[in-house]
Amino acid sequence: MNFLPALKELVRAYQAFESYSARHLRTLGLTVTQFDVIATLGNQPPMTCKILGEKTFITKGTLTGVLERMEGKMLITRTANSDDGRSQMIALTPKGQKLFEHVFPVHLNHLNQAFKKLPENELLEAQKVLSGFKTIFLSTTI
Amino acid sequence: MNFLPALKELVRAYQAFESYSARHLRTLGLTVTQFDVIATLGNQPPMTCKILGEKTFITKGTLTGVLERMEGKMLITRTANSDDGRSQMIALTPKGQKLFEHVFPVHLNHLNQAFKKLPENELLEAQKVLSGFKTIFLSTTI
DNA sequence: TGACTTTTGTTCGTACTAGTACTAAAATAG
DNA sequence: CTATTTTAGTACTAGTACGAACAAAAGTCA
Repeated sequence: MNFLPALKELVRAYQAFESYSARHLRTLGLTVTQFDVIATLGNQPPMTCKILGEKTFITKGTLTGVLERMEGKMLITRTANSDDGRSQMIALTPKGQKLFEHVFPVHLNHLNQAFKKLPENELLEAQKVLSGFKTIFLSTTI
Repeated sequence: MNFLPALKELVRAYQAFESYSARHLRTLGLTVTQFDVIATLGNQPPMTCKILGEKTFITKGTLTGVLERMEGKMLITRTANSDDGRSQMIALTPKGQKLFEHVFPVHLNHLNQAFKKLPENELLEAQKVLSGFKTIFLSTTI
């Protein structure tokens, strides 16, 4: 069975989403990665880099640089973790929290503009099918 | 209707594919982008950067650097286009062609190892659903 | 306790990515 | 046939992205 057409659609669908989302976030002064971090930290207690990386699927090497730039923009703070000398607790600053409260609903609404065009039953179907895709790649080791 | 779960699955499915594919290509000495270029040029007449970019969905600014590195590896050549002084014709070198002939079937087989686990009817379903996703993002301008 | 292993996060090297500004050539308008 | 506009590709910037090598802290177990 030829899987290439479906695979190409996966890549195109992701690229289309990424582009749509990134274009909007740029007008808000954020990259997609920075938005992911803010959305993950928002309304949550401080967390370590490790947890943040697991939630956002950003690898630790990348995360260091991302957090550095966000610290420079005064959006997050890194404070020593008294429980573990190796790690730090990452948290939103008041400025970061304010940005979260503004940007999160605005961006979700922007995404909803696209999704409201999709028949409702396709959402569940997509979720199922995509979960299947994910699984075959994660479970195939070779 | 809450679209976030489906959206997350799209991102996770793409990331899982990307990681699975990239890991294998790295063992062959290629990045995903370089493989895309080789797969697009293989068994085709030379083409301009513009066409190559359209087929691979790589923007022109990115393509310049990718082709530069591939030229350095002696995988492609860039020759002046006699029909249009602005553009060049990109083609595989014999070394690039040989690499294409080896790598293309090997990598497709690697991908097939994953896809053969997927029920056949899900492939068509996925293609349809993903095409829908792509469309809503491309058609929503705001 | 003290050697060994694992874990957390940083640093570094290479590569990709989009976007903007720029150059030169080509196409088009008047 | 010149003036303007469009197009193809490059230069540059800022920001990912990943893996490997590393240091420091934490955990393990003899």
